[in-house]
Amino acid sequence: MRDLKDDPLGLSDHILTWYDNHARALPWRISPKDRALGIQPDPYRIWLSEVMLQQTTVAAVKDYFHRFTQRWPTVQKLAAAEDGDVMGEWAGLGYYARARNLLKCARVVTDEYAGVFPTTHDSLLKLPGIGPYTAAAISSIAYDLPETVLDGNVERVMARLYNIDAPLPGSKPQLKTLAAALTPNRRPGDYAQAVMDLGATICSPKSPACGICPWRDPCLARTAGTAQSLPQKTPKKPKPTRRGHVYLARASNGDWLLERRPDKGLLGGMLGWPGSEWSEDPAPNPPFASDWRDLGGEVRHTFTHFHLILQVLVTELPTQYPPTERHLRVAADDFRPSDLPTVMRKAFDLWHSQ
DNA sequence: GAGTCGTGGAC
DNA sequence: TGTCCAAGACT
Repeated sequence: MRDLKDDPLGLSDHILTWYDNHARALPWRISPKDRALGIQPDPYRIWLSEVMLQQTTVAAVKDYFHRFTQRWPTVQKLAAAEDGDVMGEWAGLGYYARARNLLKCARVVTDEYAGVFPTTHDSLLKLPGIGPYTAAAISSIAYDLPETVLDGNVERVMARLYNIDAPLPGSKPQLKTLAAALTPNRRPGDYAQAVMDLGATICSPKSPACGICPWRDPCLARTAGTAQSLPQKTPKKPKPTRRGHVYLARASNGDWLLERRPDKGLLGGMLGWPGSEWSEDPAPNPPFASDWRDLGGEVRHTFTHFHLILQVLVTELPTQYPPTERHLRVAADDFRPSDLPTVMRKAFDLWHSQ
């Protein structure tokens, strides 16, 4: 039943009706029509999609989701995968701690929960890589429990609906309270997806389509004419520029010298080229002494909190030469540029274009 | 709580 | 070109 106390205007019913007619078809989604027929989502697919969607667009996730579910159809299959295979499949999607935690979580669910994801917010929150948002998303979307999702979309929608001036992230608790008050006990899973869909399509950051919004009448920001400028955010720090060197050593038979990066820190657990530190003025640090030739061009890449300019140096890899244990000699047939994080793939692309 | 952690598309 | 932003988590 509807919560008349917290939702006197029946906003949740209204947006659910909108969702019934406008829900986007997504690979991991059960349509509202199918849900009404009693079809339940696969919690494994909901969990996988939600982790992939953290700070990532639907468009970027789709192909990865298909490859992962095709290769590992169940959480038990994923739990049994080799670490390197999962990292390689995740390559290019970014935020690689997600992939490491994904595998940890799959193994916990397999070993300690018999392959069945828990249903409650608190139990989900204890799993690796599952924070407040993802716990609420799995609980509501996969199990249809009345938890409140608070992602960037919901924050924006609530800030506008109630015309909240206070800047994020400080205003987050207030927005959470407002969002919780609207969460219905009826169809909470569809409701969660409805609010996020609204934020992703109509109530967009730059130019919201208020004219066709199902909540245009009750929206206080629309009345006040402030929708486009909400939510306010505290200003960000400028990004410094760092420099570095990477070393591409290729043998005459096509073998490459790569390294597995340490699990913690930037690009943790991913393959990469041996290289220098990344700093304002990095010291050269070739993996072995040789006549390293500068490729000439530069690799430019921007991370979350700094810009990077890489100098690419190349030489021939001596026969039977793995300098240290962390280095890997990868045969040409086993080398797939798609296994590399994007910044490392850019360095390869520069070599390839020469 | 502020820093860290990727990438690509939109504007 | 640069900036912002995306279904955030972890430290």
